[in-house]
Amino acid sequence: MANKLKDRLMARTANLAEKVEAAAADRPSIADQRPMTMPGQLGAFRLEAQRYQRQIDELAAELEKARKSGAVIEIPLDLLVEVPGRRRALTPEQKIELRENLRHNKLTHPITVRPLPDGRFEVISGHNRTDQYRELRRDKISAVPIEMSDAEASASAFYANLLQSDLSDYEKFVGFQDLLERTGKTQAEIAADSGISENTLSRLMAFVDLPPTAIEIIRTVPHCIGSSAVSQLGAIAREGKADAVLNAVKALAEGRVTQDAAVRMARDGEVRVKATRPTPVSIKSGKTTYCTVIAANKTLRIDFKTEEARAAVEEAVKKILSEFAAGDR
DNA sequence: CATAGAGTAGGGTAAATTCG
DNA sequence: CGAATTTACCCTACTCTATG
Repeated sequence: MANKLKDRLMARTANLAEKVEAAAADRPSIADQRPMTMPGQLGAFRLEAQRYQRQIDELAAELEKARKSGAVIEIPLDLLVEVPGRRRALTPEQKIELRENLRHNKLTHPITVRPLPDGRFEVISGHNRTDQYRELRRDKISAVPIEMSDAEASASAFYANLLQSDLSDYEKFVGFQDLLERTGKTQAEIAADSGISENTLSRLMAFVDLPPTAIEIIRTVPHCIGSSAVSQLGAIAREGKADAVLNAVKALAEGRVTQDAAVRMARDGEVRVKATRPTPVSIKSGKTTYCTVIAANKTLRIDFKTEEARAAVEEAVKKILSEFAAGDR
């Protein structure tokens, strides 16, 4: 489920590291051929000095280039700046898991940062990794610097969260709505950018059709409803049955009904509480149970006490069934 | 532990509908 | 009208429970 989306998003960014490395490999090598020795030490020194100076300049340029975008660099934690509201919430267990992982292993996925004019770096993705590095009292962290605008930065941050976490559909909706407003792109374009399908995004956007009070409720229990039910409830709300939708959302938030039932409730006014499991009926032989019969939809099941009992009636049952099948009964 | 069926949610395809 | 969006219909994956 959620995690097909995750897989697709992963697939889209999977080879980022390779791309970065390939770009780095294309750069001209810094190593220059050692110049021939010249007669006279002075001349030789001068040449050496020039060569070193050139190397230093090239390294500085390289660093600058890396700072702007591409290669992984080590950044002191003091130079990292965080933007509020971008952090993906982790459970305490997840935090511990992450910390223990980072304590014993190298950082396999460098964080992503954006160079700021003042020489510091804004964290795009990797707030939690950065936190754990602080906890572990490390002073530097591997990071990929990428040049981007403010809008691009929040879009990237959102996409990073989208693919990493178990965001509820409501939270996804909020992120996508923000993106749509800020970029002015169509749903189709945003869908293509993020790797989700157009209809999935459409279903997600149906949150706007729910009554505001229903949204308030969902905000407190975001996982109670998925995009499928939202799109249907949204349609019902647009028909003017806002009250029915609100009641359905309340019932959902309290866990009284399934999403399916909530939709039926809003649409038909049908109030059926969760799944009625079929109840087995015992067929008694005196005081002991001879067999139990359980019926559900297209299934009729008979459980006997012994295999012998089953064998005894099997042929008779088959015979009756054949008669039904032939339309004789 | 393995298996089976019911119930549920998610989401894909393509047709229908709405928008500009 | 064509593009964008929504919906109907459907399949699949997963959970839960009962049972062998």
